[in-house]
Amino acid sequence: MTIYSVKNMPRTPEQNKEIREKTRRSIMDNALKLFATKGFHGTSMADVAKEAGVSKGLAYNYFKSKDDIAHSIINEIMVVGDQIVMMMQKIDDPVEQLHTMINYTFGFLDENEQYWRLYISFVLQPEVANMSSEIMLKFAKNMFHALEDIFTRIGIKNVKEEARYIGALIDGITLHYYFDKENYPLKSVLKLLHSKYSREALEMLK
Amino acid sequence: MTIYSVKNMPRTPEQNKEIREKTRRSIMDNALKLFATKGFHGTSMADVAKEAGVSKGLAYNYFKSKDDIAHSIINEIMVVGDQIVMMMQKIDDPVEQLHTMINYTFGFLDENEQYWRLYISFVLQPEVANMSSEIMLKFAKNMFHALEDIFTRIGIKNVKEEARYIGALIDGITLHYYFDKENYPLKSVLKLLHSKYSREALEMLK
Amino acid sequence: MTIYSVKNMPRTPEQNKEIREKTRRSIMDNALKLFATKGFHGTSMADVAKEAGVSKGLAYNYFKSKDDIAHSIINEIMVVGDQIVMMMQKIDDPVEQLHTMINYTFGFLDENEQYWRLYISFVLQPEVANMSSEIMLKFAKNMFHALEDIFTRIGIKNVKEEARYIGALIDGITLHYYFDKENYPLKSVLKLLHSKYSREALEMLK
Amino acid sequence: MTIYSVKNMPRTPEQNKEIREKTRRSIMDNALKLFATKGFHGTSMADVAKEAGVSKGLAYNYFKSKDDIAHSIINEIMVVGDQIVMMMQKIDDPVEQLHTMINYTFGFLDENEQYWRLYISFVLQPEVANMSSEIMLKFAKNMFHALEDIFTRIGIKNVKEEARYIGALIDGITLHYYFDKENYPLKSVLKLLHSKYSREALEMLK
DNA sequence: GATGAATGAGTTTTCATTCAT
DNA sequence: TATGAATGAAAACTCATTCAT
Repeated sequence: MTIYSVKNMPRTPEQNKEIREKTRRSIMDNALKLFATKGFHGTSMADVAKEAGVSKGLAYNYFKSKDDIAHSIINEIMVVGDQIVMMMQKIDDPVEQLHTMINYTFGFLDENEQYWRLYISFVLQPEVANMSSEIMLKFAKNMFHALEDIFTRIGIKNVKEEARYIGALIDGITLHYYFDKENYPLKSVLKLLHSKYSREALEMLK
Repeated sequence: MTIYSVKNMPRTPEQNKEIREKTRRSIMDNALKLFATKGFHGTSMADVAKEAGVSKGLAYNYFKSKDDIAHSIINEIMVVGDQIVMMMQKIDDPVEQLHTMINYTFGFLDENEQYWRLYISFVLQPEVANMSSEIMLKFAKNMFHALEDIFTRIGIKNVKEEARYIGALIDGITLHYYFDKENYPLKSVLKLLHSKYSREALEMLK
Repeated sequence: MTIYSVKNMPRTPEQNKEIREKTRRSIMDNALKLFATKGFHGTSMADVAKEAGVSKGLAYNYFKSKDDIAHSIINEIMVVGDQIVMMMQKIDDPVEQLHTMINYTFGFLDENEQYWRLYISFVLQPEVANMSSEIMLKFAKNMFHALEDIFTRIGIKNVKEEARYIGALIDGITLHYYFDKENYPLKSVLKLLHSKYSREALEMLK
Repeated sequence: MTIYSVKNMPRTPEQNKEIREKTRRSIMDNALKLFATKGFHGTSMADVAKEAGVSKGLAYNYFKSKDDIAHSIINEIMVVGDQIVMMMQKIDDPVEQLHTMINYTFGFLDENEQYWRLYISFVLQPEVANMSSEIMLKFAKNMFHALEDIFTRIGIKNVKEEARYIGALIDGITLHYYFDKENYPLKSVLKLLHSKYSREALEMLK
């Protein structure tokens, strides 16, 4: 009796659930990768299915449309992002919090590349994929609030502007890094960044 | 009264050239607008032609493919961008040069919005429209070199990093502004930006 | 009762293969018919799809372009043609072989009409359908070699020229027959042909 | 006063006629060349106009449609062909006539290539260009009659079949020659052809 | 007589989605 | 749950023909 005779045995509900989650994950991951590099409209469902190693029919079993995949991905980005923000907020010292935020952002640059590319693309071209940017806007606002909160607690002046300022800095560096990863002097730029937000430097902003 | 006022004479080459330039301009402008907001793949040639007020066929009389339109636009952005950089370099005082650059960038934010959106979306998704990012990379490098040159002449430390830093800042602010124009506190952020690069502040970086 | 009689099971690979072969066959057959009579460029994919009873989309599921259909057909003609030549070569007596070849050619004139029309039209207009005539040339060479072999074994003089001569004769008669099938005196012309290559007549060529 | 001031002088009717004939000739010649190699539907009016060095508009000044060009070309082929047949008939000796016909046909193979290719293409695919093959059929019949006449006068048996036979031979050789001009042993094949229709050989057919 | 910009209908090709199995 | 054959609508692109000049 070989392992293949198993396939005629009914699966347990747990097995089914596991399979479903794995497949769904694979579709989303591969769709993300493709959407991020080729664009949403530049990627076909056939591309996604092939990349995920499933049939086109099955992909529609998990998502009711191509839009639905995009929505699910963006949603997930938002949720994960919010979780990270919340996690950060558990740190007491605001300066440490700030640096942790920076470190986290740039420590997972390669892991988050596709998410970020897709997110920014949708931000820049809101008509693509009918993405109501509401949810993305709200997410961005959360980010800025978190930064404002940090700066308030540090006690500097121009809290709102400084929050926008460092936010821009982080996204700008990210953008430039992704544009030319091989040649970007990430390490030394980050060193400069940290030095500009060292405790002493922050004192000057009070 | 010229010879060409005679009935049944073909248009002069000059007349044709004028017509061609006007129509080409219109197609490119409208394509830019659409590509920038709906994305390259999200925009059809029918969309472009309609928006430009010409037939689909005529659009292909001017550009041999949709890709060709995108390439022509990007090319033009690069050329105009290079011209601006060169223009800036005529200013003697490097600090003034730096602030002129900032002012120029943010003074024409609304005029340049579509260009920037398209440029960044191609940067993020180079596979779209077969954009060989070579030319875009070269353009970006020029920008960084111009900034490094300014900082060198000002005489600060960490020239390369500071160039990357302020470059990121400018693009980051631009990105965030376009994301939520109504609510972005552009004026006060720019004030902060200028203050951080005032003559006195720059002294500290030497 | 097999496992696949269970509801909601995907088709077996065998079933799919069978479907694919049938549909592919139908597309090729109908494309051949249309290409042969209306010309390659005179036939649209819509024509082909309609004639084959499938949607345009499906036709592209089977062939990646209109050119691809033409290439596939020509390829098949070459393969079948080569097989026939090989089959002939199993006959021992060269004179019998020669007459079998003639009989075969003219015995299936009506069955092979479309093939021949298409083949010749590609021969005459090699730029159509990007037909690299290489493969067709090779096929023709095979034919001439087979004829030369026959004549060599019969032992006549001017083997090469005689091979070209009878080859031209066969294609010329075919061409004229297809030009005006109703009125062509095929039977009596073939009788003349056979008489000119009878054993006695061949003796004269030694 | 330069030659260019002449262009504002009204042309004489003779000049106009000459220009018209030249231009018309050029359009037809270039259309023939293109139709013959790329096929009628594979050739665009833009191709024709460009090749002939005139504007598209002007081409329509001379021919009312693309079909019209094709018809005009075919017509001309028929007329010229008939003239040649008539010319041949002025030769008294039928055997000499036969060989003159052969020599003429193969003596101008390269000059007549495009005509022949186009003619045969239309014969094989009568639906292309709405070519009613009536006129082409009539032309072919003329040819066969001329041959039959020759053979009758020579006094051989099976006049009709022999006419078809040699007609097929001539077209078959022509076809094979055009297929692979570089490698076709035209000279020795023609030598064989002449020898098979020498006065002595013809005696055997009586 | 001559030009080439412009059109619109048609052609090739793609692709999200459905459906039989 | 899973497949991939099949569809139809839309997209990219072509081209015969017209027309203002």
